[in-house]
Amino acid sequence: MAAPLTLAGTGSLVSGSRAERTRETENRILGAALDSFGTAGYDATSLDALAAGLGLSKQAILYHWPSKAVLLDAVIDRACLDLIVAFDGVLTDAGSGWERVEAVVRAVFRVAMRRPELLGFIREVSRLGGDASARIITDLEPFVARARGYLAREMDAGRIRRCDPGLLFVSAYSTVLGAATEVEVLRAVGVEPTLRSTVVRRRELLSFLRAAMVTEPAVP
Amino acid sequence: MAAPLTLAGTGSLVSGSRAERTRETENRILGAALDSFGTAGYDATSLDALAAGLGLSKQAILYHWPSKAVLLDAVIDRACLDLIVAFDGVLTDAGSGWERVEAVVRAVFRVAMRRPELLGFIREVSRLGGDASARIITDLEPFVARARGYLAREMDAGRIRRCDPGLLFVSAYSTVLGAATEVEVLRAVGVEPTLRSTVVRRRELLSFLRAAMVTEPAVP
DNA sequence: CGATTCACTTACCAAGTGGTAAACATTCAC
DNA sequence: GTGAATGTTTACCACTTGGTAAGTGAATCG
Repeated sequence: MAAPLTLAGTGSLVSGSRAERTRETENRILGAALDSFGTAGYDATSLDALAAGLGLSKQAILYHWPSKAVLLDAVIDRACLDLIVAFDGVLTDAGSGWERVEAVVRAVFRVAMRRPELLGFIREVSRLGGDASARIITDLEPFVARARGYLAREMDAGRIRRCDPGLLFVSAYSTVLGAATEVEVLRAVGVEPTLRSTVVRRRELLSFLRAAMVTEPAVP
Repeated sequence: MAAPLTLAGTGSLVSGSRAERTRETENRILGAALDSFGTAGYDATSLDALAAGLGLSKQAILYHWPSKAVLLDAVIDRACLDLIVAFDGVLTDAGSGWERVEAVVRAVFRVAMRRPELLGFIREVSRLGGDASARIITDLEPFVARARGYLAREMDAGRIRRCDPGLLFVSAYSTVLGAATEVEVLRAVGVEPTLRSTVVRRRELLSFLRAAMVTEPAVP
């Protein structure tokens, strides 16, 4: 008689309240969209294909978000949230000085290994430009501000070579993201993107960054 | 009476032999395609729009290349040629050791300033993957081989820190290309991509790379 | 139970896609 | 000059795209 009891054998394959199931469907769509946008690209992803992959019809997607562009916005928000979650621990817990930079790099590589589509999506959005880029920038602003502030503090403390924090951030950003995502370029120079080579690559990158950023050769 | 005299008032606006004019048309198409593929993207570029921008019809393009994919291949070849031309002097002439790396970085920034679509196109193709990526890798193979060989030699000579040349190349590649092209990210960290800031950025990047690559602090 | 809201589907559309077929004008070879 | 090759256009097509309108069956609520 009570509402919760209706979950059994109602024809619906999933349990939970209607609101829960709706949220779950939206999450599934967002996940699939993030995946496809991040790998195939935004233009190359059709709503039909996206829906078919989920066993839905295109209009089910358009029911939750009124247009593809709005869906993109939602995916951006979700991707940024995922990113912030993935890096939150690293940015707060990890020690100071070089350790922290190293922890961040490790986190990026971890994300690159486990969720390559996430980094690919960031690339894709910044490539699309326009409103989408503006949104991702807004979403990640606090994140970036913290990273920049941290770099500035480390410079003040003399643990990192002094330079423009913003530019250093960009250098580090594109270096790390490139080393983590430029699979084709890696192939071009004869580096097959296997698990083992990724570990090597991360080590190389860390020593590269360390040499570039740290003031004194720290004790290993 | 002789053939060359027919160039006046024949309805054609350009002079030269038919073969020359044909080649010129093809070059115009390749240039416009490179531009649009490199900025808007391959998927986002329609043959109709491309042709309209040139005052042609789509079928004029499809006459010279039987399909959009084949056109892409042709644009790839041309872009790689442009790149090799832009870097040829730098890779052969410039001195040894750090000077040469610096010369290359300056060349990349020069290209990024004058022909941003060219670097954007490389990014786009490597994003597309598949045959296109394979082709660009093939085209640039000798180029990459020289860069890698150079790095290896400099390491042997002790002028550059020893590490995997391929990985160092990728690190340097993504760092330089990122600093030169990641305009959106630059905006995110509060760096407006003006001419002046680009100069600053290049200087920062050079000191970044130098610290990362050079073994001893050279005399300025 | 009955009415309503909700999540979703089927049916449809106008616009745009890459690509084909054929007609047409110009230029070249003879 | 004549005929063939060449470069280009107009007309057309099958297909896909994002998006609208209307309908449907189940969950929810009174």
